[in-house]
Amino acid sequence: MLRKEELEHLSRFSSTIKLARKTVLRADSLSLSPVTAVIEGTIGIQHILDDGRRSIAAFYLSGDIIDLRTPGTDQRHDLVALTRATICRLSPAVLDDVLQLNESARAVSVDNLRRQKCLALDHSVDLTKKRALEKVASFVFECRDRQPTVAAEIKLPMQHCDIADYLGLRPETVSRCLHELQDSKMIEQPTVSCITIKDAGALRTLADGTKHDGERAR
Amino acid sequence: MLRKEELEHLSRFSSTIKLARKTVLRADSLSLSPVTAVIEGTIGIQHILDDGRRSIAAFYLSGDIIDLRTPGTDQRHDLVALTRATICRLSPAVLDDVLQLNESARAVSVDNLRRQKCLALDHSVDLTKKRALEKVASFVFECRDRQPTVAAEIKLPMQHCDIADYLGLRPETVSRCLHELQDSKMIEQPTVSCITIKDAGALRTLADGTKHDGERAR
DNA sequence: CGATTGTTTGATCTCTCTCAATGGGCGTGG
DNA sequence: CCACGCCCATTGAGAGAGATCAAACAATCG
Repeated sequence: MLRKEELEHLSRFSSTIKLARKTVLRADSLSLSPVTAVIEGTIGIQHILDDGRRSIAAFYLSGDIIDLRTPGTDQRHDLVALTRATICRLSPAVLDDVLQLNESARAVSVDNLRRQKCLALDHSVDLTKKRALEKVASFVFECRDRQPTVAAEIKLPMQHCDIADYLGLRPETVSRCLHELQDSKMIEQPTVSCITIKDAGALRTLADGTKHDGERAR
Repeated sequence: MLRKEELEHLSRFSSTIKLARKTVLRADSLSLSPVTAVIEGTIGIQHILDDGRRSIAAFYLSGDIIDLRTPGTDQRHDLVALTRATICRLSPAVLDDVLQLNESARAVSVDNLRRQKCLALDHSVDLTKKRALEKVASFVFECRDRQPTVAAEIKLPMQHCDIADYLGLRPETVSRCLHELQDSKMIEQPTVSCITIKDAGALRTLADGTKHDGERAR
């Protein structure tokens, strides 16, 4: 996680690209330049199964560094723009030089890796044992905690069909769950891409996987 | 990923512990000593939801280094022994000193983080969009590729109930899927904890998510 | 060798997917 | 700036994969 000035500095040694939504950078083209900084927008790591099913394994926001170097194995994931996005392809060699010299930048870089690994593990927990409604509740918190500013309004960083592919659900289910959260007064949804948390306690409890039979006529 | 000699060297500055299966090292106790080397056996990262559902987000085998430092957030995951295991709690300070001096060890350490992040992403793909049978097929390959020696016999590094918590399934489903793979001649299962791949091509195709309606009386 | 833990099998239930059709919002081009 | 068209969100009805529950069986450990 670098600050904007640092990103801009690095970008001098690299190529900054604007991407339209749904633009895909395929895995094979990434092996040459596996390090990408997100300047603006949302970038997803996607994987297409042989029969077309799409999975979004992770997403990255403004300021994140995506390091796709995979020691020992082939890169199997694509990058995809989930919104209009601006990215910066970094030369791994140049980056490594910078990190070699700058100890604090190196620490930041390693922390960045640790943080992303931690996010991936948290996400795995959401995926393994949570029900659809719990997944969506958890996703709302992830968006809140990862958006740059602390605000009551949460701007969803991607569309419902992308959320579905990220949570292992279908777009219809995501829509139904968001409406259910709204019906039970936990959130409000002024527009499709904007959410306000109304009852953070109840939403947290739900996201953390507490049984709440009590609420369902039992 | 360090070699056994290196592990043993590091262990002089640390405490080596033998764990019985199901021993849990709770998240709060890990914040002081968040770096653990697996000497022998299988260690899982587990998370228990408020109502008792258990998720295993990742597992680590002999030689793996588990770095649970989570910059910025609290550690929320426990470690659990999925088999009888021997681990080595490393002092993060000592480890960082070693890495500060030894550039190649540092590279190994960063590669280790990248590799684990990559494994976590792959696992997310398995969890989001694959059906139970595909998940189990994929798991068989993961076990094959991660076990220390290349052998026809794959020793499952954990029990069915742990596999279930890792794949987001139930033990009954894992059992049924393994039998289905056996019925369709893709694997053989001499004992509960041992598997032989009989038709790697078909198993790979299945794991990668190709529709195979053709095989099902269509 | 007995008790506990884990695996297997079968029957039923339920949550989510699937399919299809409608409606709305956003971006594009005029 | 407005209108059109396309993509996305929504809604409903139905089907299916996996969960759940229960009970028998096997394996492991002390």
